[in-house]
Amino acid sequence: MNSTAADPAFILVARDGVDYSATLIDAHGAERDEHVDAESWTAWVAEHERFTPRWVFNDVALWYPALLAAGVRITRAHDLRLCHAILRDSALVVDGESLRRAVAWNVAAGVEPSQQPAQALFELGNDGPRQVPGGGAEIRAEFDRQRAILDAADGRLRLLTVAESTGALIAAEMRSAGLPWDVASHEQMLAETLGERPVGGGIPSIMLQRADEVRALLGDLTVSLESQPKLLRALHRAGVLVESTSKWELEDQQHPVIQPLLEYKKLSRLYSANAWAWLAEWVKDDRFRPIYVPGGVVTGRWASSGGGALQIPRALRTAVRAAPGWRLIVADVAQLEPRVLAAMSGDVAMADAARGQDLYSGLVDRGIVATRQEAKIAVLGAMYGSTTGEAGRLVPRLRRAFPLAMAMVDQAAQAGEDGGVVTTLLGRSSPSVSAEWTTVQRAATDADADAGSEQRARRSARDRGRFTRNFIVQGTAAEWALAWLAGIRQGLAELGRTQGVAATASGATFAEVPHLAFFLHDEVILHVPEDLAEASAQVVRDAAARAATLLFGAFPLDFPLDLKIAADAGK
DNA sequence: CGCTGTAGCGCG
DNA sequence: AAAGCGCGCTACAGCG
Repeated sequence: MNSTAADPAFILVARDGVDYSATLIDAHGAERDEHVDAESWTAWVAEHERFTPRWVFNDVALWYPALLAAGVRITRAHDLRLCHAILRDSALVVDGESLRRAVAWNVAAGVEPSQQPAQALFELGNDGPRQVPGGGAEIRAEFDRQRAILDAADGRLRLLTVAESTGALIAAEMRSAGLPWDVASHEQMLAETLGERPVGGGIPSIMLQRADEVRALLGDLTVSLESQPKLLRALHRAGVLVESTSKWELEDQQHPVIQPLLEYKKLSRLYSANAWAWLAEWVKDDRFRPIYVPGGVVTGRWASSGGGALQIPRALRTAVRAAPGWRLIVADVAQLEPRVLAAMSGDVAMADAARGQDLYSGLVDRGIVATRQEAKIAVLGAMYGSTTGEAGRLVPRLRRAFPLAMAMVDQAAQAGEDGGVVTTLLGRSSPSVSAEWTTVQRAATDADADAGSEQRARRSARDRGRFTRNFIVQGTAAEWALAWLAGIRQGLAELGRTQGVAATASGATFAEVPHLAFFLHDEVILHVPEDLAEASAQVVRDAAARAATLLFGAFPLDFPLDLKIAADAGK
């Protein structure tokens, strides 16, 4: 213990050849540098984690997996790459010029070095480097730029940068722990649905039979069902006059081939997306480990890269199964986005309709629409900018019932159509217009503009309006979800501590303690020891309440959860 | 042969 | 119902 310097509040880390360097900064700004040998690195981090500093990484995704693999968990971080992207564009930043000049930080998501193809470093497109700066001086300079901006900025941005960085930690932790997956049950379902898989691979039996049946009904025993042009021609020859092979068009047709064909398409999809090949690649040691990409969507939502974490068919959720003696907590927020819209716009009427119940039923109860289905169409239409069909007919009723909420999304749409930028509650701003977009708009205002260019301009303006309309809602919902996630993480850590099973620097790995195992926009799955299940469920509920308070203060609206404690994640 | 673009469908 | 937001993945087509 160093008795002359205060505990470090920030620790900036960088590679120094094969070794590491660290700058420790205390709360008064006093600082010192340390050199750390490669072999003592993880122990050094573990030793310094007891101060719970905010670890400053150029990119959490590049640093944290190796620490987790060594059993080292950290509590707080600042991800320079992710925060750069937010602060550079945020309308809440008074002067972001210093960040915009630091173009080297304008990079896409990092990839674990172990996963990175060797050439990736050299495949530099025109849009800049693919690798975030890693030198100590560069990291220090970027940290100083960001800290200066955050010190001068609205507190909401500090909240957002902390939430975003915590999300980066959670993404790595979830990949490290994995989602418990019952391979036997998955394979049994595949065998029942697709048929037995031929030894050595190949198309399974039921799928083959169904394909033969379809080809017979089409009167073409050799046509490839996987090729859209060939299938379309075969359908035409059989008298099914569709314009595409999509299921929503086929569903309308009356022909004996339709039912088997739709069934075949379903099987084919399951086979290629989530069958044996997927299992072999993504499920190891009974854990599904997708790659999450925090901040991967412009709105701030997470994306994924590999594993298709965001597209696991609901039918497959039964294969998510707790380990013996463990339970899953499966929770999702009911109608997160409309609730977020009600709260961020301060629309008390909309909050009244939603509070304590199903929001859609609340609309029916108030006579705004006739059925729950209509309510859903109207609300989604309002947030997505629908203008035609049933949604177009229903949205005006919402405009009368909830003028504040509708004014907020309508103004966001208008700003987008005008080429402006919109901003979420915590300060994530939409991208500014592209050069092409501006060119299209300019072309329409030329004196000699033809009808075609005016139409193109109007359409691209409306497209952008729908994007910015949705951006503020989807983006603020993503912020709520980050706050929820971070609250769950913190609650679980406290729970672990009081139960004496904390994953600390002592080396317990993540999967040995109650942990977050899955996250998808508005739902989470936790994997917890059975005796902590009830307490963990309460952590999830409490975190939802705290997220609401953190973002919306005392605004009178709750975010009810559908939550179950179960052995599997199926319905 | 590898690359890019698109259709289609899975998720919220 | 495929019009109205945001994604990723697979397979095929079409290109050089």
